[in-house]
Amino acid sequence: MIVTRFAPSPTGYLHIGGLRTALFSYLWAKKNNGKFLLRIEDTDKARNSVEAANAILEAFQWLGLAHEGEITYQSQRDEIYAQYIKQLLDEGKAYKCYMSKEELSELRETQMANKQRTMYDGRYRDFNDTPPEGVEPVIRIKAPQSGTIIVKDGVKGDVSFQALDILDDFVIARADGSPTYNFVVAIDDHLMGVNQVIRGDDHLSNTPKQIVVYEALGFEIPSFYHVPMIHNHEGKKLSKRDGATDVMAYKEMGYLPQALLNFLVRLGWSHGDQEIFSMDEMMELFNPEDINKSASIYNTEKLDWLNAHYIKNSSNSTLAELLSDYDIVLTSHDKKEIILDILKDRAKTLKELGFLIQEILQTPTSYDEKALKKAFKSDSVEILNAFGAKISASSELHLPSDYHALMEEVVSEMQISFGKIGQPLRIALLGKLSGPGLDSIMAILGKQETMLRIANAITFQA
RNA sequence: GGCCCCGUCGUCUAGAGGUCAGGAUCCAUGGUUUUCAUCCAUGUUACAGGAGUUCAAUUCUCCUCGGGGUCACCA
Repeated sequence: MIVTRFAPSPTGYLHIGGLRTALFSYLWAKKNNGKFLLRIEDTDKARNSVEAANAILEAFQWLGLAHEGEITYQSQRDEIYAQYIKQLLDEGKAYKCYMSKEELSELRETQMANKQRTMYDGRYRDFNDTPPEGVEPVIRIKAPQSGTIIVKDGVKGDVSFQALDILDDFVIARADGSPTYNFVVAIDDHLMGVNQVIRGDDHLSNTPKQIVVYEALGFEIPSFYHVPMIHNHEGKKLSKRDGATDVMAYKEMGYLPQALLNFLVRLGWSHGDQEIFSMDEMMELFNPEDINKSASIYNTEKLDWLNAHYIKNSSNSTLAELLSDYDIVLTSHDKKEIILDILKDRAKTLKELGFLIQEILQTPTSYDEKALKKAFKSDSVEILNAFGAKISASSELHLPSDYHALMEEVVSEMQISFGKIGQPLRIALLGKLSGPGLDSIMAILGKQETMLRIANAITFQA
């Protein structure tokens, strides 16, 4: 069984990059009838917050990414880690290091001065004497001092590191006894049964250290898939400074979960020429082996297109429900159907859709200057009067076609082109020259409101 | 700086030892539309550079250049 996980550290909201790795992990587990687990990496008490953890959960909920079982909180697992630290100590695979912080930084400075790489020199590796006074020791693991460590990566291929280049006896427990990241990751992944690790490739250089831990503890090493970063416009790692990276901000801006997910799944992954993926298709087709090797640049043009696509293809009832989050409440059933029919292929976001709806429902309080100049001619008042009279006289006005028939009548009786009535009428109804079909608008507004707007325009011009 | 990863249209990407290097988006133009949007059609734009292997390289190898990541008692 395939078990994947998403393991954020709760130092802020869930961002786009994290969401993408979460999505990849989720899809891969689901595709294989496996499990997708969630672990909160909150061992750094100073920087973590409960709010941040909740924000991540909220985002998951909005997107419908459900994790399996209980959430693992690292902060609640101190005894477990302590147990493994003791084990390594007992087995002589780790040791106490009494080097003070001052001594350590002194060592670093000399190394830098000599253009050597900075690393711990192993001075307490085989220490048996009486420890120095007043220093709380850290625990260091005995890492190999030579040889090659190969990370078998499903995305990058085999990546090999020389122990000499990158390893030293790194700290697995701080002076206060708390364990460090590279140590707990290995333990938690093993204990949780995670066997496929999908994460950002900024972790690739950490992986050899984790492999040292896996091997010291005799754990089986999982498969790794290091997915390339998402970069900002400058080509740098995406950070909080790069505008909207908070996933929940996309909800506020009016993006649909499906559009965001579809957008992200195509960032760094593809399946031939296919652009549109339903959740089911993603689950069926996704394979981490197909993830790109190169980083991608974050650019929302395609997200807008996808969002427009999903809005267009959503049912009116779905849209009406979603719009309530944007303070748009559509009451009458008929109106709701017509208004969404004509507007849903004009909006890139739900927020925009809401705006377009308001624009139609509100009686114009002013008229666009250029529109008046261009389309409100000397005979326009006469034409509008004639049309208004027809509306006033008609008792059966419900459908767009009812209004359309009246427009046709005016056109043929007055021997004018359709534009002669359409343009001024559009100004009267909307205050400007662009917008959806007039017959539908009138059907939405109803007889009274339509007559009012026509009368207003005539008064304004007269 | 050491180590590691990466390099196809502006962007997201497909591609394979021989392709007119494909799709999508964006942009532009045309059609549809009384208008705008949608939709449809058309078009501009790419294999970082240099060697090598080969009959043939954008594809394989090496170098250069460029970009990124990582080097903590953070995660």
